[in-house]
Amino acid sequence: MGRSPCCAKEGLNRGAWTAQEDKLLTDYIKLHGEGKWGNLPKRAGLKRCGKSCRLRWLNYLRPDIKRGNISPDEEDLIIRLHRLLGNRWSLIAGRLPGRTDNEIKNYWNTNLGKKLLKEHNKTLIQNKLAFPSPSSPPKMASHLFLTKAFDCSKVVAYPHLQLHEIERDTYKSSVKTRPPPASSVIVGEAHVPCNPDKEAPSVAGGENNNNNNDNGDSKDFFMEFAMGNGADADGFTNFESCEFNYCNKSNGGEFSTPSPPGLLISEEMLQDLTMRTTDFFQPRELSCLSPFTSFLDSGGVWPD
DNA sequence: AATTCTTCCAACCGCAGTTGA
DNA sequence: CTCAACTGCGGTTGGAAGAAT
Repeated sequence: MGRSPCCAKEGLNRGAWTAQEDKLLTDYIKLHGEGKWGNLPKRAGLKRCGKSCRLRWLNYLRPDIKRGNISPDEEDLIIRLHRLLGNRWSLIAGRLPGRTDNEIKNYWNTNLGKKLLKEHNKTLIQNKLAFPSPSSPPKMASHLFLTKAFDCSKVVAYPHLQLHEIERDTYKSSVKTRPPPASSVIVGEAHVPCNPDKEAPSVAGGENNNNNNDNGDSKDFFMEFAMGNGADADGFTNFESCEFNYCNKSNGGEFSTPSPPGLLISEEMLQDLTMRTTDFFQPRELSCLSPFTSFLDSGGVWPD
């Protein structure tokens, strides 16, 4: 295969599992339970590496695995969860009882990805027909959506349909300047390009004393999402307790005190995030986010 | 019928986080 | 504190099966 085998030990079986191997593994786990994958093969009498055993069990042999085609309801849920979570297959699988992350990943790559791409292209063509020769792209409201994330979700601001993913290293270095509150956990981040022609946002707790714009993004700011300790592992249930802070790169990455204060994600937004089926969240409908979106739409000036 | 191409998915790999000695 | 082993995850691969030529 052109790769070094995951288990370099000689004499280990690789490739498709036989019925005999499946039985050995199933019988062993029924007796002793899951876990301790490292020495399970030896104790179970299998010539496999532990990783292979774990994968076989979790993706195929587990008794609670649901067989058969993905139903339309499941497909719809996968699409919506993927919009929220990105390629966090294990999290998505966690919301689909009996389905494995591998199965959902495969289904996405072989079916949904292509399907959605097709629909997206169709929409583009339709838009082009509706607006044949725009002199300039229409200014659009800012949009928020969630993709891959730390623990819960990575949040990317999406003004003017341009995706600007934050560079993790940059973000981390900025976070170092101000550790998160002890009672909170950073669960997301955003990178928002401001309109360079307008004044940079006025950040509470610091001045915008640097208007140099070597690469055109010095007015960007980062947004920190802090979540209370009671957050679920998947980060959904307590979304309403999210708190937004932000910092300004031109201010050396210092985080401000929350401004506007108390910007929270409401239960309605949580509902919206989990139910929405359109491409983007419409922030105008998210009253709790209107200060932030107004800020984006104004090009970097917080409303009074 | 034979060959080639495409699709699908089980299995593998490498990486990162966690744990424990 | 260090380091190795373990665990879990997402990306990728390769071969079987089906479709097309």
